[in-house]
Amino acid sequence: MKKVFALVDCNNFYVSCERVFNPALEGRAVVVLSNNDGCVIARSEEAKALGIKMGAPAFKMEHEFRKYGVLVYSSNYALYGDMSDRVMQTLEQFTKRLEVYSIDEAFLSLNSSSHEEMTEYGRLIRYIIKKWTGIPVAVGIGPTKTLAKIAGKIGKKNPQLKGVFDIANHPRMDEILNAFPVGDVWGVGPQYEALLKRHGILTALQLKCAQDAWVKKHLTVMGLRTVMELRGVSCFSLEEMPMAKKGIMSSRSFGRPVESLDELKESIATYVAYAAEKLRQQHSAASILHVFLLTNRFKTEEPQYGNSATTILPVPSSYTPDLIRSAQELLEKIYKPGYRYKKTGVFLTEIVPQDRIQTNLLVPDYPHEKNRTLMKMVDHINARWGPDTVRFAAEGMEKEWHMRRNLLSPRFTTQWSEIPIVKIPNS
DNA sequence: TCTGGGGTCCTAGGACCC
DNA sequence: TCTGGGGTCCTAGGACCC
Repeated sequence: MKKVFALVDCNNFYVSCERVFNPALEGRAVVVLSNNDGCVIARSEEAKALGIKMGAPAFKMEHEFRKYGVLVYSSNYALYGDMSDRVMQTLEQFTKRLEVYSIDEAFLSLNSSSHEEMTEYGRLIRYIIKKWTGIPVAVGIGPTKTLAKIAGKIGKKNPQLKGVFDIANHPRMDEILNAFPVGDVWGVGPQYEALLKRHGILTALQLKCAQDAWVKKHLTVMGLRTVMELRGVSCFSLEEMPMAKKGIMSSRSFGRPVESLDELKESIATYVAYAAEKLRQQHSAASILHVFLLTNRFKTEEPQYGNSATTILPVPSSYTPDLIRSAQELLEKIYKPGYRYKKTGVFLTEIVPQDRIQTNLLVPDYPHEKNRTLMKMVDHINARWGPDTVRFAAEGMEKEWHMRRNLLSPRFTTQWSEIPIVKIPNS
């Protein structure tokens, strides 16, 4: 049985999540801001129509937000993560052969059938997701992932297609690709788009017809794979099992400039705690720990400083207290007083499975069973009652440096007070 | 006052070895 | 004055994705 890829892509995902719990947002211009209320990262169709650009700094947009009555929200990742899980679980009703590609996108592997039947099936997926989760999606179907992505964009852009487009075995494939801008092809970013344009390649069809050797030379083998995919030769396969992360990064910009070492140490402890939790979720441990700090590069009139430091851990670890200690030691090495810092972060690399840690003869009986039990308890409590319910003292109590999230919607799906208390009758 | 936070893969070039 | 060639490993940097 011939297979095709279906890309299911949530429309304006973060805005749609806010709308599910607040229907008054329907029909209104709504935007969601990045961490620290920095820039626009999601826009409703109404907001796009007002010309609000993706990535626009929020402080420069305030006038327009007020003028047009745009509703503005801080990002609420606890909510979006939960809604994403619901969408993905619903998609599993259609096929188990599914790749969760990002928080708002999934590739499905489907049995190919006639154009009419595929389109009908796409409409069913769209209908069920909307019905069960409240999230509107677009569905693009194609013989390769790259073509499915293109089909998805076309389905979104043309209202008469009602969010579903099947490009597989389309009789007018080349005509469609000729109307599709090369910069919108998956894998072609701004740099490659400019390069291609300089060489007269403006559309997906022209890229499809480009010479292999030229493409490989200028766009590397990845670019050549994209070209093959445009020709209908599948080079990017369905990755059903998420690969364990090779590096875990955790960093945030501060809500205000930070100068004191003590506060920087709190921030580092906080980011280590996040990263270590992710590490434990994938049952792994990290061998190398990087720490960095930066001043605000946009403030050109202030003295600038940035540095990083790295250490190899005696034994790969996911035990938060040990990682905090190492990270804070690294921070002390690179900290210089007299600067106004904007951001710190940690990066864990050389990640290995927890059950295959080579124990170090110099550090016997490590990690201690007690440590693992403690981490399990912490993770369990935070999963049940919400992030940061229990945390490490080193993370600080007030966290005055913490990022701004002044426009946050309620935690509709994780707030403990929303869970009804059910009295269990005595039997 | 205010400009996000993660990730991936590939290539070139240097260090080092024989 | 001349100063090969091939291999590996590592790092930095550049491109992309959402």
